[in-house]
Amino acid sequence: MNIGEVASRSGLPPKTIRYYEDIGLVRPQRGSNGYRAFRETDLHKLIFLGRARALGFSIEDCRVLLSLYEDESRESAQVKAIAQQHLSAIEEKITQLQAMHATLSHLVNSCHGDDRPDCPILNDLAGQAAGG
Amino acid sequence: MNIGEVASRSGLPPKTIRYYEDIGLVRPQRGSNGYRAFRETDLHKLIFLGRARALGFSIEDCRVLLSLYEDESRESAQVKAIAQQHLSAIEEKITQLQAMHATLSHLVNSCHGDDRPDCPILNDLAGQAAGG
DNA sequence: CATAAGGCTTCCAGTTACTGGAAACTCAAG
DNA sequence: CTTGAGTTTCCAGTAACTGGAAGCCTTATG
Repeated sequence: MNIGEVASRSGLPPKTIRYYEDIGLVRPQRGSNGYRAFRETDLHKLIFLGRARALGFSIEDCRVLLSLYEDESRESAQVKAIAQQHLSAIEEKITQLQAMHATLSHLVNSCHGDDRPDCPILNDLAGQAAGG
Repeated sequence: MNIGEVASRSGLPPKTIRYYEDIGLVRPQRGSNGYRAFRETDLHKLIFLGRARALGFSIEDCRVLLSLYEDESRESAQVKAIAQQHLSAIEEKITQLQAMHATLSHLVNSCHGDDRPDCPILNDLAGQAAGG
């Protein structure tokens, strides 16, 4: 398979696939013309990577997960530990975003949004915490 | 004020303040020794920036918000529009993260996490969607 | 006055995970 | 043979800093 085909079959852009080769996540062979020659196992890895990335795992997490995926003697506890850590990180981010959302939606609601300069949003950012 | 003082008063690291000067968000004067000389207004701007960044606004948003903050003839509608856009972006991110969380927590719960290689997390990433 | 510690300066590089674009080569179709 | 599409490499840029090095300035101490 050329890169175009693995791209459409994996859903990853060719650029991303080349990048993944650069950083050693996949190692396609090469044809005599210099083109990358992907095998089915390369495609599987790329699909794996696409899914892991879609779940928000970092590239380095993906690297470890991929090595566990290929390691027949892995312990599922290792996989679970990585996933749990990532889950905690997601939870933390959600909490942060919800806090931002709460503050900001409050401010947005308290702003007239008209042609006058008076603005509780700016007041708050300026540190005046215009009580509301 | 030297950079150390504005740093502790604004809560921003000196590195970040220098960076903000680099990209033109603040323009402190200079003393004869070459040190940055911050005025109160510079401090206010930095506090403003710190709060806006804490609410997740991008640097470019901050740049616009800061110019509105300094523009006596602004219309609060402009500020509100930026804030609302950002609020939507936050909501979108939360939704994405919640989707990740749902999928991942399901997978984590279905994984034994013991010394055996069998792992529903890896199965799912590999695209086998081990029904469960 | 010498020195040492700490703060300040600039500049360069690295981070994350790609993405865009240029110049050049290969392949398939007509 | 030409044209267009696909592929190659390489370089640069993105966002928002952060770390570190080399060197100047200031302040405290002996």
